[in-house]
Amino acid sequence: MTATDGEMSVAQRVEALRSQISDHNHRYYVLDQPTVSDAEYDRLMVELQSLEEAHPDLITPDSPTQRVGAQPVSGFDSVRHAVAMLSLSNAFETEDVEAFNKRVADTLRGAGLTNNDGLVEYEAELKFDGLAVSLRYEQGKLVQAATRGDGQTGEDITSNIRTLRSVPLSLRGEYPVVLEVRGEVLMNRADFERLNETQQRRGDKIFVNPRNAAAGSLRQLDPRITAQRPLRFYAYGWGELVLDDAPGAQQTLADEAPDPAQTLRNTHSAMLDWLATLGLPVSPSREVVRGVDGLLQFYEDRGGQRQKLPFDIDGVVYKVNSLEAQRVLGFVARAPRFAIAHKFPAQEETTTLLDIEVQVGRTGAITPVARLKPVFVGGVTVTNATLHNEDEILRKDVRIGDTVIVRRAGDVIPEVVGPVIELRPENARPFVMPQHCPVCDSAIERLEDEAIARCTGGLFCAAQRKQTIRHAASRKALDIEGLGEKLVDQLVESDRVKSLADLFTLKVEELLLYDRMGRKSAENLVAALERASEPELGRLLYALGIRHVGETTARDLALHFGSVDAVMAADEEALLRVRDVGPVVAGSIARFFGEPHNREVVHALESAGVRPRAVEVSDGGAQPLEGKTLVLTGTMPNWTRDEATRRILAAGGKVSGSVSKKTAYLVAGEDAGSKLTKATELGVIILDEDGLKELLGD
DNA sequence: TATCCTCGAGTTCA
DNA sequence: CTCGAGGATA
Repeated sequence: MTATDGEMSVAQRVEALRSQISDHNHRYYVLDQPTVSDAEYDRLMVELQSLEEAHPDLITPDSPTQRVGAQPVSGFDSVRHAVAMLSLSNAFETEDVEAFNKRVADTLRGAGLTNNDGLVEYEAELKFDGLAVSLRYEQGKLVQAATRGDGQTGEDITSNIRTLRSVPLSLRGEYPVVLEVRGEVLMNRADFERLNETQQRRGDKIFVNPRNAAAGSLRQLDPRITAQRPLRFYAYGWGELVLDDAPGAQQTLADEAPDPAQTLRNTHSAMLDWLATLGLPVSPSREVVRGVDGLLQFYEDRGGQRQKLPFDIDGVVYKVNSLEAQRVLGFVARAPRFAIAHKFPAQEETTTLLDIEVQVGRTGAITPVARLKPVFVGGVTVTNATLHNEDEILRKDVRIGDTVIVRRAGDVIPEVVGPVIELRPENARPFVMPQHCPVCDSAIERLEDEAIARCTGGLFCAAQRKQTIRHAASRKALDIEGLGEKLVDQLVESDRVKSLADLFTLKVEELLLYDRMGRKSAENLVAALERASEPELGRLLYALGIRHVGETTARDLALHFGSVDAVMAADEEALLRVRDVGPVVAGSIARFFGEPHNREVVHALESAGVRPRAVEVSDGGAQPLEGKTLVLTGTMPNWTRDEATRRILAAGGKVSGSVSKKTAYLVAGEDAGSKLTKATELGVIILDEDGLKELLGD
């Protein structure tokens, strides 16, 4: 074929497109500064594809269109690493790091490699929670990619790795003859969430965490599937490296460019910088630090930012920065002596699911709870975790006997993330929702369209009676100090307390008969009950434990009706006139007071001397927050959350639990979490405690 | 009817 | 804190 003008321009256009696309990938994944929209990027790809279709002879293996070229395979070949992929020793405690630093410092001093100040210089970086891989570039082209495997031999995953847009198919600039890049493949948490949503919609496998999702995606036999997975790659090291005779090196050695042979071989950090110049995405958030204090400072720093990073890390890694020093330090067994991984306390651990028991809540809700083999995760030992409901167990497919992943994420509450299917024993047993209440043996029923199964025993069920009393005594209800869980259990079990009203007839002498009750505690409790006999009306209504009537609705009812009797006398129609009360809530209230024994309890409370305080219908004071909704988050320096809530309500404002565009202000204290992020996104005004005080006219 | 906003309920460990 | 679900609103 002769090279006519037309052919030339097509070839040139194809070349130009490839270089543009590769530039955009580089800007997006390496520089983190995309300059074009996804749509524009797609347009370039489409144009390149159509040109290549029309001119198949112009297709080269490193064309971005060829990222997904390979057919599904039946298995992976093994690959022997030219240079072994090492593992790192681990440090869990500060002492481990100090010992590491001392060993390094002593060895280097012996070799006469000490710095002026005697401190060892380290390159500190993040330890990704992903999968280690090795990429082999020959003459600047990606020729092979392999998993770590046992460190000597891994699996050939070249066609899967080629689909990762963050992995350049050709190196940029002055590339070496041979370069084995070592790094980690991982998935960002947000991408992982999105992937799982898609998987769920399609009825495909749900992944338990980003790491498993990344692993599963890399081990796909069909690269077309891998191509759809949002995987990323970050380089942190290298294996075999042959610099000589690099053809690119002679071409463009610009005057201002540092001599690669110089910078290149001095330090680990310079090596990583150099890898970045070759177009490889290099581990972000690196730092060069000195001495053990520098290491620990880095650890603290990154540990604090852990939640804010887009991906999971399980620690940080320290490497002696000088490559010469690294050579002097050498290796022990399969780990280098010049590097160590400093692990964070695990946020995720695996343990055995010993059993699934059910709990009965105040409303009869049957909640399955996982009994776990105790496991230390996120700084505490976890033995129980809620499984929420039957559907949740099915969705996660956890079975009794499974090895499960347990997480203690941003908040405090442990969560069973999911089972490790590969470790499922033969005799693993699925959870079966019991037909009868374990406490009172009443039937358990689950209404259609509802996620929760409930015990139908009502107050016949001792568990529900206990929970009802506990609820009434809680801080947001009657706030009865000294009436703890154990005592409530005893009072209910002995039948001394059958309803809320019975509490108020308790006497010091009889309380002494219960376990762990001294005279002092008994007197304190009776005094607390005395104080509780003059509750705000809203608190009393809340304490009754009417279904669908929480703190807010109870307060609304109190304001609307002014007395318990008025609420009790109201029919559904009257109840519907209360704000935020619809048919379900109105029906629930009417049904509650329709029950003779509930009316009896109200009367018995009256006889026992419980008199709600008169409701003050707004004190006429300043109402600076009239009609405004505020959200509280984090810990404030002086006020508790309850305190702040009280003052906001007094100023005519409302306090809500979640941020939306209707939120007027977010009051953020120390350690504010996701609400702050959301408020920032929505452009909600953010205040601190002082700002709130100002707003209240304090 | 669909969507957004709130509220209610349940939960763990030290 | 999160989920489910009730209520209001467009």
